Amino acid sequence: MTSATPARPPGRPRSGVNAAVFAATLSTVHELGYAPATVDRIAAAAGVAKTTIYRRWPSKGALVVDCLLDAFGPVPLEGAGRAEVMSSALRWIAAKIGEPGVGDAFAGVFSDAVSDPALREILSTRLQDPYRIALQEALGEPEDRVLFFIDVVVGTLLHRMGMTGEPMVEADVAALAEMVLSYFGDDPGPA
Amino acid sequence: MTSATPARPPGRPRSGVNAAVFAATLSTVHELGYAPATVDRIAAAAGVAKTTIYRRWPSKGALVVDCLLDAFGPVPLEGAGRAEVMSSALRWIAAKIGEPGVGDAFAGVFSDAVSDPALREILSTRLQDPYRIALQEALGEPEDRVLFFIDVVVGTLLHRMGMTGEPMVEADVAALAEMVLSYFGDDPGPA
DNA sequence: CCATTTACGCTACCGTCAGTATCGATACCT
DNA sequence: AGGTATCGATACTGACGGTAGCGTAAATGG
Repeated sequence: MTSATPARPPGRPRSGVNAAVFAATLSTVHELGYAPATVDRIAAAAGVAKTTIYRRWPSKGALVVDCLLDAFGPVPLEGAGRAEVMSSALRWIAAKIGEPGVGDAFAGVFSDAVSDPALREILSTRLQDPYRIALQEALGEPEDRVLFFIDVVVGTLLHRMGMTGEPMVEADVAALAEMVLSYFGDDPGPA
Repeated sequence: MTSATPARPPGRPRSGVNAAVFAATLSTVHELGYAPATVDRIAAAAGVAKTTIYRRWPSKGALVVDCLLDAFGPVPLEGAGRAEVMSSALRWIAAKIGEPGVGDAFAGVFSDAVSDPALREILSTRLQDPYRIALQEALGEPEDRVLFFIDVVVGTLLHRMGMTGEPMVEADVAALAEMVLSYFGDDPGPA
């Protein structure tokens, strides 16, 4: 088997600009917000033609969601009991959202998803699947209850960031996690 | 003193279409979301020329925020202790956001405020003042802590509505209020 | 070397929407 | 009547998301 690379398709291969486009998207949305981060600006920041972006992503929303998924990465689901899994996942999500570029970009995209049905569709199909449903299965809770508590954390973080324009302070994140976990029933356990 | 009416200014008086414009704005934003609710559509639904809207409000964002303030009304701050004031205010806000047209429109506007700095400015100056600061003074808590708990309720409600497209079920609203109040320290007290 | 295939940059373009300008008509006052 | 300010209608500008077409660059196989 010499086909380690699965039979490269003919024609000119794509240049490796995906990383540059992602970086430009993240920083632009981070600095300007979702709406003012126009595709022209992102393309210029990435040193890429606008048409190239639309050849790889069908819309601005799809580009930004892909960029966030790339920056966010998979949520680790570790721990013995429900409370432990919940605790580590919540704290991981909170920490990730608190990172300089990621959180602000996330806030802008979540925001636009509320008023834009098309982007809402992209988000619910591409974001709910990997994270929310994985959490739901790992926790073994009824769907509504799990989604509700995840929303408490994510929604509060993003809303607060949107209103103040800055990430929440660490004390508030810790208080929020503690509040949710105490209501969740079990104690977080060690480590 | 015959000047009960304070010396009406000369010229043709404004027609009383503000109520019709507010109603059209609320229903249009409720049905379509913030972005698809164009000013042309709102004007058509209100039976008013688009130029008339721009003579009374400087921007679409100002119109929608004014419309929401009108629909939302002042938050009642009643009760003896901090916990009682907090409890009644939280439940009142949650109930108001749960109303059919108001909550969905609020979600759309809050959402856009995250990505649109101009609308964020309108919201933070016109919405924070009457509600958040009033609550803060009534509660006598440090600003960050009060704002944080309000954000827990409002942010979670709006985020959940944005992700699912529907208002939260009553059980979740009650659980959220209970969770916040239990963390807040005091017990809510009777009534 | 050459033909083929695909990706890229560039420019021009379309549709939509926020917001502005203008003009004639209308409603109130003195 | 004359003055003043609002209203509706139409037309317009500018920005943005997204598309089309063209010439060119990079890879393949013969």
